[in-house]
Amino acid sequence: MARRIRRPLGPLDLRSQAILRAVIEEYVTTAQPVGSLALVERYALGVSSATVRNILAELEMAGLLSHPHTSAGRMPTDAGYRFYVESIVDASPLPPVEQLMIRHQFGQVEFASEHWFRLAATTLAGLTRSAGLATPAKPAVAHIRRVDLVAVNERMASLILVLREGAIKQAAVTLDETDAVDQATLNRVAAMLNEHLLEATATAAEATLARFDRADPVQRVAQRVGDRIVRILRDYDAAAVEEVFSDGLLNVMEAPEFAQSDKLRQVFTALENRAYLGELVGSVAGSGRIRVVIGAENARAEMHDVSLVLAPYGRPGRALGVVGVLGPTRMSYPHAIGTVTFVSGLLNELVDHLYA
Amino acid sequence: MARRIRRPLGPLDLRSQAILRAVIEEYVTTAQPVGSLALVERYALGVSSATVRNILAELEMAGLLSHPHTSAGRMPTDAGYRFYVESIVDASPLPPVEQLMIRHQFGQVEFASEHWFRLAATTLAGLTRSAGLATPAKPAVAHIRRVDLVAVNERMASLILVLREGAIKQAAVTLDETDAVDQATLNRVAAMLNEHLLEATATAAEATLARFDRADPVQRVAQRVGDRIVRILRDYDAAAVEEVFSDGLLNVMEAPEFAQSDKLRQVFTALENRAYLGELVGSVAGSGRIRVVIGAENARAEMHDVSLVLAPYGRPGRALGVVGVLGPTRMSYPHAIGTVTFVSGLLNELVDHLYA
DNA sequence: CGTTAGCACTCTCACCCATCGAGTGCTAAC
DNA sequence: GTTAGCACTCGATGGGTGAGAGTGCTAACG
Repeated sequence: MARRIRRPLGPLDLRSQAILRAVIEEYVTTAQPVGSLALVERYALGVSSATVRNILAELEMAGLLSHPHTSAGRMPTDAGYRFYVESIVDASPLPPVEQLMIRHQFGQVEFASEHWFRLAATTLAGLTRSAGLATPAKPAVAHIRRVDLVAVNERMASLILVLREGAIKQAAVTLDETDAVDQATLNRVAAMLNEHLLEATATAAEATLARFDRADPVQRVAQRVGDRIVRILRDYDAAAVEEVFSDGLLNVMEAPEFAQSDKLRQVFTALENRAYLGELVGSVAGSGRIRVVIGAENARAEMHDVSLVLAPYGRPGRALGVVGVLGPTRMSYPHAIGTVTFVSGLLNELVDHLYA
Repeated sequence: MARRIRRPLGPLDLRSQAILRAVIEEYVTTAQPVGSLALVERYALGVSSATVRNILAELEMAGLLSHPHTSAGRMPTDAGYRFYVESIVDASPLPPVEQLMIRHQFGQVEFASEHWFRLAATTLAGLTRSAGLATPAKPAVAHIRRVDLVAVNERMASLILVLREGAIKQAAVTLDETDAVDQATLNRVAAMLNEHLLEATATAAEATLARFDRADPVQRVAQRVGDRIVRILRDYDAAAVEEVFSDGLLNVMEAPEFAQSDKLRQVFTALENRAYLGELVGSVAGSGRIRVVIGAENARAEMHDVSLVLAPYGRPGRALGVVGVLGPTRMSYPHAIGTVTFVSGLLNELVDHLYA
C-alpha cells in the first residue's frame, strides 16, 4: 500500500489532524490507549470506526501515534504531542474568573519579587495540577543598593547586602584588625560604603575600593568589607540560576504513570541537578518565548517521561526569571500553555511596576 | 501451654532479648521477614533453630514480633522496635572520622545559624540514608538587632530587619505621608529606630514607639515603620515553627517498602502540614531530650509507616531548634540516634559559640 | 526440664495454561 | 473513498500446580 510509506511530518489533511487531536485529548484525560470505537463514540467525527482505523494507521506510520501492542489502542508519541502543540496557536486562555483570582492573590503578598516567584510556582501547581517551577528574576549583573553591618563581637560583623534587584545577601566578615571595631565604627564604615558603592557592580566596586586609603582605620575596614561584597557579587553574577523554587511535585506523583515510584525518583534527582536546571532556564530566558519541552526532547534521560512548559518573565535589560510547569508527558498542553502564559505576563506587569 | 500466655512487656530474659535484637538487626538490613534458620546461621546464638523457634513464638505472644503469614519469618512490630530502642542505652556513637568530617563541613559554611540548620539536615540525610529534618533555632521572643530602610520610590521603602537570633526579615512599607521621603530621611529614620529599639522585643518596641512625637516628620515615619516592625515580630513570635527544612526525602523513596508510591505520598502530604510539624517539634523542644517516634506512635495515620528520631538543640533561655531524621520504621535506630545526638550536640556548641 | 532432631503442615510465589475481550488489519461490498 | 464484517493478535484475568521457606508440634535426648 503506497500510502503507508512513512512520510515526513508534513501537511496533514484536516480530518487526520482532527483525529490526532481527538486521540491526544482522549488519552490525556483517560490515561488509557484509545481505540477507534471510543473515538467515533465520543467525538463527532462523522465517519465510521473503520475509516478512523485507517487514519490511525497512517498517523502511526507518520510517527505521531504508537501502539503498545497489536490489540491495544493508540497513544500519542512525543512527536505527536509536538505536532499537536505546534498546531494550537491560540492556547486556551485562562478564564477571566481565575485570572481575577490570581491577581487578587498576588495583591495579598508583600510587594517584592522574592515572594512573587514563589507564589507563581504555587499558583501554577494548583491551576495545572502539575508541579510549578519558578526562579527569581536574576539580573545579568548585580548592583549594590544598600550595605549594612551589624557587630557580632569585636572580631566579627554580620554583613547585609541588598541588591537593586531585590535579593538580600547575608555573610559574616571577620575583622582581624588591631582597631577596636564597635558598632559605631561599623556604622561609619557602612555609611561610607553606601555613599561610594551605590548602584555599583562588582567591577565598579572593585575599582572604587582600590582608591580607599589603607592608612585610615575606617577606610581599611571598609576595604575589607568591600572585598567581601565584591566576592558575593561575583558569585551571584557567575551563577546561572540562583534558585529554583518548586511546588506541587506531589501532584505529579498522583499521575497513574508514576504509580511505581522509580521513574519519578529519577525526575526528582534530575531536578536536584543545578547545572541542568541552569541551562534549561538559561535557554528559555535567552529565547524570550514560551517553550515546551516534550518527553524525550529533554536533554536528560531521567526527564524522558515528563514535559516542561516554561516561559521567561522580567525585563531583558534588567532582570530575568523563568516560570513554568512540569508534568507527565500526558498533560493538557493547551491548558498548561495558557496558564503559564498568563502567569508570566502577570509577573511582567509586576516587575515593570517595580522598576517604573 | 502455660508459657504462651500473653504477658505484659516485662523483663525478658537475656537470651530472648538477644534474639529480638538479632531479628531486628537482620530485618533492618534485609527488609525480609527473618526465619529461625537464618538467625542461627548468621548470629552466634549457641542454640538450635528449634529453640529459636520457641523463643520467637514467645516474643510474638508478647507482641514484639509479628508474622505476615504462617510460613513466613518474623518481623518486628512497633512495640518490638520500641523495646529495642529502650534497651540500647549507649547508641553507637559516630566514628571519629565521620565526626571530624562533619565538623569540617560546618567550618566551611558561613558563620550563621541560618546555614547551620540546613547543613544539619543535609548531613543527617547523607549519614543515615534517610530524610534529614531541621528547623532554625527560634527564640521564644524575638529581639531587634538592626533596622535598615531602602527607598524603593517616594511612597515605598523596603524594610530590612535583623533579629538578635540571626534571622533576617524583609518587608515593604508604604509611606503615604505628605512628606517627601527620600533615602536621606530614611537613613535618619533608621538611625533613630536603631538607637531606640536595639534589643527590644515586640512589646518593648510598642511602648517606645508610643512615645514618639507625631508632629516631627522623621518620628512620624519612624512610628509607621515601627508599627510594621512590631507586626513582623508578633507574627514571628506567634509561629510555633518558623520553617522546617528537609533534605534527602529521595533516600526514603528508595526503601523497598515505598516501592509503590502512595504510602510515601501520604507522608509527604503530612509533612506539608505545618500545624502537625509544629506540635511535633514543639514537644521535642520542650522535653529537652532526644525523642524516637516509631510507626503507629505517630499521631497522624499518614506517618504510621515511618519513624522519627528528633533532638532539640540551642539554649533553653534563648533559641531552640530541632534536628532529626525521618526514615522507614525499619531503620537502624542505634545509628540514627547516634548521628542525631552528635549533630544536635555540634549545633549546641556552635550556638553557644555564637552567643558567647 | 530445657534443648534438639524430625517431620507434617501451611502458605506464598512463580509458573503455566485456558479463557476473555478489546482492538486491530484486512477484505469485500457499497 | 467509505464501511461492514471477520479473523487474528495480544494483554489481562483467574484457576491450578509444584517448589520452597518456615513454622509448630512431638518425641527423644542429656
